Amino acid sequence: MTEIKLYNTKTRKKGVFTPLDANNVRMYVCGPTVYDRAHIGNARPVVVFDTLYRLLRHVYGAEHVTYARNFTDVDDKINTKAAETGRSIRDITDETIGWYLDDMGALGAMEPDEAPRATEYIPQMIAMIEELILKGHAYAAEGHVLFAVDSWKEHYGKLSGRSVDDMIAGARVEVAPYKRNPMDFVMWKPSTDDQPGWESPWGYGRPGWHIECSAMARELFGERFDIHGGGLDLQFPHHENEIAQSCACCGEDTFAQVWMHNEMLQVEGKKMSKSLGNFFSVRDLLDQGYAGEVIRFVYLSTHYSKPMDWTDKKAKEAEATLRDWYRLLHTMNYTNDTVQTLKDTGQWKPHERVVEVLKNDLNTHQALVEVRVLSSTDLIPELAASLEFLGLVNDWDSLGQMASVGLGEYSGMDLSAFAELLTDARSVAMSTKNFAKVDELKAKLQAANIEVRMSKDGVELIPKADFDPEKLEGLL
RNA sequence: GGCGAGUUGGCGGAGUGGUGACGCAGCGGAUUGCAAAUCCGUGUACACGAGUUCGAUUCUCGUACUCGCCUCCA
Repeated sequence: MTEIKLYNTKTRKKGVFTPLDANNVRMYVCGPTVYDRAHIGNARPVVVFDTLYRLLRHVYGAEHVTYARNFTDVDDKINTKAAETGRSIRDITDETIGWYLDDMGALGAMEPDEAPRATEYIPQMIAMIEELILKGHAYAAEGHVLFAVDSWKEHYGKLSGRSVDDMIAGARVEVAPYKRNPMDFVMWKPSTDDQPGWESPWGYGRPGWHIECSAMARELFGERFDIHGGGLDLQFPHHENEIAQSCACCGEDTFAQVWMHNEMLQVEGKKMSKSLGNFFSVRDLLDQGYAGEVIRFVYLSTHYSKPMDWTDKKAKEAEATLRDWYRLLHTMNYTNDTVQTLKDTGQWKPHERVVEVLKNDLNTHQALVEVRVLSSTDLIPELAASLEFLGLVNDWDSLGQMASVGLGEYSGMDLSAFAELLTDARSVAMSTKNFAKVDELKAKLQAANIEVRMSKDGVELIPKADFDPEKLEGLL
């Protein structure tokens, strides 16, 4: 068995992944702050680490892998939204979590084994902060508790390649007067009566952002675990601060052994931002008619360590490729039942090459190439299993519908009457050698964005992505 | 200002110290009543300058440019 190799941000090297305990492989990924729909940038780490999760389950066994992804449900952005809408925080976070799971599910992302909410781990956070104070790594000041980076100076900044002194030199942080060092960060802060808060040894207040991951990972996984993932933007300060808190509390070599960061996503060559107006959610794309599988395919086609550009062109190409594969499998009668039979009889395995290339630091692009190779062989069951493994087919019963991928608009309209009409006109034309009528009919069908295939065997009408049924009116 | 990443053919995008991945588009052909689809064929790509080497797109150093993070947005 080939070993899994992963690039570790901590060591800046790609190395063989050796779990602390192969019977209990643990992966923690930073999840969303739940105040709004997930945008397409949020979805990239979800797909990346979902793919890794699938690979780990494949290699170590599903029951030997635990994946945790948190929900940050205490945050000033949430407070702001609550104040603006007059709704309760819990109402907002519950709704947003529901959206998130739906949208990520549409992308074929499996739900993690653990989905801790920050607000349910406040005691663990307080306990950890107290320990840090006792150990001299934190101090209370004016209702806040801050992490003292000077007490961890020789380690702080290692993950992101910075030093405390350099950072202070170029810092653009607001320096609160109660900070001993400008880089000290908040672990606990006071709340007013109208803000969410909990009683603590430092008064009524709420946690800072970073402490939740430290406390929840410790609670769920213990002091050491295997993989910690997230977007590159979180590397500093979030992950650096998590490390500082956890390692200062529990020991230098504790916490995550391997750190993985996915690069950022852009849209049509530009940074996605609200001000540029190119900011959109996964739900927006789904509503536009892109299947979740198409979105996932686009994500998988760029290696996670490289910036990815979301373009409409790529999505269209992905759609065309998937449609070919779906059609092939549809003609082979793959359904949930037949797939289940294959699984029951042990005939359901992703192709070895697909797994191999994923083991090489998650080379998802190459995995798609391997699938493409399979699609032109007779290894159809392996093609099918590979697609499911990569999260590109999540419901075999919808394969027929997916195969027509007019994605959004196509309603599964029956075109057989039109096919018959064309077939008849064609057989007449064959003998009269007058093809004017056939050509006219064909042109009209094509105008409605239907692919018209005529061969000796007959006529085949396939609606394309932008199929417009209205243009067919009056043809019959 | 600090830190980091990238620069591969028309486009996207892997990969490798030594025979031009792969996809899309294009071009030529087969096929077709014409098309579409399909099949076959087709491309002297690795930012620039030095260095290491028998040999570098691949390693090292430098230069240029692009992008990202450090700031509410992953």
